[in-house]
Amino acid sequence: MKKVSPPAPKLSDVARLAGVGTTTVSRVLNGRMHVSEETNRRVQQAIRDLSYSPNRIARSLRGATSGMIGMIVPSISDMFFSQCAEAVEKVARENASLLIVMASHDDPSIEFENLQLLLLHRIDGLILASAQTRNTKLHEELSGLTVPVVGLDRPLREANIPSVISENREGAKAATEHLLAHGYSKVLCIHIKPELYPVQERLHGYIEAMQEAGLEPLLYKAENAADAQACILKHIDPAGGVLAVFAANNLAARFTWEALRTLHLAIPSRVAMLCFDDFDLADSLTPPMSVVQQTVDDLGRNAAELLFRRMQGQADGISQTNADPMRLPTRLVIRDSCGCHKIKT
Amino acid sequence: MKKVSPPAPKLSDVARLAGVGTTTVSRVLNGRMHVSEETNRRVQQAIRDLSYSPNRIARSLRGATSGMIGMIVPSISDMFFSQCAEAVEKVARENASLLIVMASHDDPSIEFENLQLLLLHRIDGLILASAQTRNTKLHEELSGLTVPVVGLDRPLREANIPSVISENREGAKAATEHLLAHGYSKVLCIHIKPELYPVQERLHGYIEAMQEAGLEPLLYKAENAADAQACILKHIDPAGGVLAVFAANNLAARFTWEALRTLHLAIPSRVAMLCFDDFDLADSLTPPMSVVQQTVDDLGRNAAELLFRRMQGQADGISQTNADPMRLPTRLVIRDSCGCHKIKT
DNA sequence: TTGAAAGCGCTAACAA
DNA sequence: TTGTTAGCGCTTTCAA
Repeated sequence: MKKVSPPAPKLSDVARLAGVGTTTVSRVLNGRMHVSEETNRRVQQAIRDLSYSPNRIARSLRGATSGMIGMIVPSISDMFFSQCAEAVEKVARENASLLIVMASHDDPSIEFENLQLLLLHRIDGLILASAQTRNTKLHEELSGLTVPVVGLDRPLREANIPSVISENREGAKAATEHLLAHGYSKVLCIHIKPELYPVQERLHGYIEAMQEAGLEPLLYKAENAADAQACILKHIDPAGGVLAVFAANNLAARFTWEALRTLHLAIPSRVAMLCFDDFDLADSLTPPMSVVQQTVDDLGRNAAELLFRRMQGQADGISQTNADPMRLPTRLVIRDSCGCHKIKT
Repeated sequence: MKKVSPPAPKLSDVARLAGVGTTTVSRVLNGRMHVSEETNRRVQQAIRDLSYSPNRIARSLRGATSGMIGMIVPSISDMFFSQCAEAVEKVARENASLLIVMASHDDPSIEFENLQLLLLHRIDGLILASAQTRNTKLHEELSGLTVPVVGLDRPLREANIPSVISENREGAKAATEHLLAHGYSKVLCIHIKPELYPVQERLHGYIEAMQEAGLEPLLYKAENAADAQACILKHIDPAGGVLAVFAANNLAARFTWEALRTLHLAIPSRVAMLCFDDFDLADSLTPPMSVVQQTVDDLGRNAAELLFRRMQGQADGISQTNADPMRLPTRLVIRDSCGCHKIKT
């Protein structure tokens, strides 16, 4: 049997074939320094002849960079984060980097382990959607780090780390105001996981809008459809007036939706609904769901671009420590569930 | 300003502190060979004192393994693949490996580049959901590879590579038979991307069931909701009989759903529906959608476990080249859209 | 403009 | 049982 894979050609093989020193080959590869036209051509040719490509591992060891960035997210299969990851991977590719994704499952200790693992593998940068906004141990570790880190979806202020987030508060406020503008006097906010920073912000936005309208905020945490049902039943107007619900996240929206189906309450004639975060079938439901959209791709892309800029900057000695998060606007997408377009229905 | 990060301790630092040679430390780290109890303790202590952790890059360069596996999928943000990726990452973690995910966007040339990139980074193994079942260039490359590869969702027979796939054909056949058992005489199969292996298999399953029932298969490719509408209109029974639709993939299901909404055709009283692939709100629709479920997590987990087994096996010289794909059964989840539970509605 | 040579941090012969 | 030493493939002083 033939040996299936003859050992890959190494830089020194190229050098020998081209009749030059290894240094010269290295220079050609890294495209800098003064290399004579003639030498350059000979080396290029040798590279082609051997179909040589440099060993990233060896290059990494010598110092410089590893050509890999890390990304830690609560869940890989969560649509929001997988969409972010796709955008990040795209930017990484454009910058000749690979992306290593790890899931923390919202567990600070797993998150910490993941960080250590990524560090051992010498990642050049990290994008972090942190499990907890306040994870002291993690933040200490982060602030003493040489590799650039960028926060995603959740700020990392304490560690003085820049981040890219959505305007959760403003988006929620606008959504609530839209509901209020319909004239609904009772607007519930049904939510889940209020411990997460983005959700907190949305609740704040909702509360602000309510208070500015002189109304009492009505916050309900729903762990399941039954919870949602309970608070809807508590507030539904027996006289037939419209109850409005602002669902602060996807899952809460789902529970609310299920509750309304179970209770046979028509949307939007009995209950008007507006949700934070778009979802796949939102516009194929009956009625189509009005939502606050996040520009998910942009979040990922901007975080990645910021990261690579910082990786570059650091090499240049430009160490800008601007920890103010970059805030991306959300978009209010009006479909039918909030009570607009009633005529069409 | 203090230097933020004192250079990380290296193996030789540990050796010096423990008063032993580097080999000994290496042995302790790799937990083999005969190391005296006493020496072992001293080294462990030194490791702890310096909070030393070995540099993976250096270790990789020296030979052995890189502690990274790669995964190439058509799309990272596609629910199916992101769920697979999550399962794979879990298994990778359990095997002290990192996962590098790359998207091919169903482009054979990107896929090929991705493979090269991963190889340069010395991945220990690869999970591949190939863009094309027949990608000769890729298959040639794959067959001459030393790193183990496992196919996912799509077989890689030509390259003699094992894979883990769903029983697409059987699932589709069972779904069609279920529709047929309802007594529907006309069952359409609406699909998209018939060039993909899994879809092909589903179409075959549908055709088999139809032929065994002595019925003519009615295949329609729908690129959008309008296409779906057209073929439904063509086959809907003006007399009020029920038309059945088997949607062979998620997107086709969506188009069908939209078409039926637009045409105001009631489900399942006018059109009965059954879809391949479960989706998020399938059971919250009106009516809840009957589907063929794939065990997505299992696909990812089994592929990863098979990969690590092969990585192990290869080290042991056990080179089993069993290219028969591992086939995971699907599950028919009956909800209401197929016409079951009509009484409830 | 070019090359020789010294490592990056680790592992594995080979000695002791 | 332990230590010495020679690389893994590359980049990078330093000298020519």
